[in-house]
Amino acid sequence: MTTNQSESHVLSKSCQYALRAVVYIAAHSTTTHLVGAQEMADGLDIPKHFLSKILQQLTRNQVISSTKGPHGGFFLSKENERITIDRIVEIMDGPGLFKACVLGLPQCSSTKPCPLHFQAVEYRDGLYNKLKRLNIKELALVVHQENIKI
Amino acid sequence: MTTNQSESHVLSKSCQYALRAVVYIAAHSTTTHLVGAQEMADGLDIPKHFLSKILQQLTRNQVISSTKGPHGGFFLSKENERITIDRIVEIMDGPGLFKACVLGLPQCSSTKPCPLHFQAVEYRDGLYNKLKRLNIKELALVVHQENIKI
DNA sequence: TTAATAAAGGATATAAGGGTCTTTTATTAG
DNA sequence: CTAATAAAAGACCCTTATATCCTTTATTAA
Repeated sequence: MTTNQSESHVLSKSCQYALRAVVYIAAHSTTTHLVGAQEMADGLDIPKHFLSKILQQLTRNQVISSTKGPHGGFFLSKENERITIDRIVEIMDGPGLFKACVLGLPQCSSTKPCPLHFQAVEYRDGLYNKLKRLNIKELALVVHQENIKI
Repeated sequence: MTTNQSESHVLSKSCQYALRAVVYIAAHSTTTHLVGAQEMADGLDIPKHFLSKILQQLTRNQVISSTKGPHGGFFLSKENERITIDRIVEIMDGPGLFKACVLGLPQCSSTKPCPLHFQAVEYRDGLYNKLKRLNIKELALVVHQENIKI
């Protein structure tokens, strides 16, 4: 078989990194120790400079918090912890992912469905609704309780 | 909000084009009229040369059939019509799409799940199973009966 | 056999995502 | 105040997906 090897994906790499980073911060930051970009890059095996860009973006969008200087780093405020996962996906991959047609048809909708519309919508909305109801704190808690590797 | 505007997707553009093209061929080719690349490019509003590449790939993989020369073009053999949609996705986007972890973690599985594993799997496997059971002929029939725009 | 047609194939160009490097700004300890 | 630290910011590069162009091969009609 001849393939493209294009390896399509649901979430971009930036988004995958962002989600893992947020969970990492939740798991490793304490009042006495903020998590640094270097530490995170090592712990998650993500290129440091690329991760930094993503962390900047999350900070600008107030998904995570940061302080500069010695002993500086990233942490989660109470407000941050209540941010839901779909928001992170939206920031990293845009608002279209859970709304756009699988076949890329702009006019596709439930009244004018594309050939795969209902198949796709059923499962897409299912995932989306779960991400909308799951916030960072809850996600981090699950990861901790189930001892899940990130 | 500052976003990437990366507009992530489930299926690559090549794959979206491929699926639409296959349905187009099913709908428009007859024993007396084969569908040409130009006609398809116009009808589907896809760049002709890019579409040609995709059609070549589908032909090589025996998803569609073609003949050269005057009155040549693309059509579906009986064997082609029985090809299932997941096969087209596999050819265009590789075999990883419906198997890889949402967060890109290689070690993620049901026994060692990532934070989003079960949420994602439900979505992904559901769609995948439908695509595995839906062949080209059936898809084209639905499109025709429901008068769906492609 | 020749001209016309249309797919196949190869090479190349463009845009976006992914990744790296350097400089600037803010903070803290001494 | 100064030196050290670490995030913020901007410029840049590489790879891949997307898109285009040009040549070759196969087929048909005249």
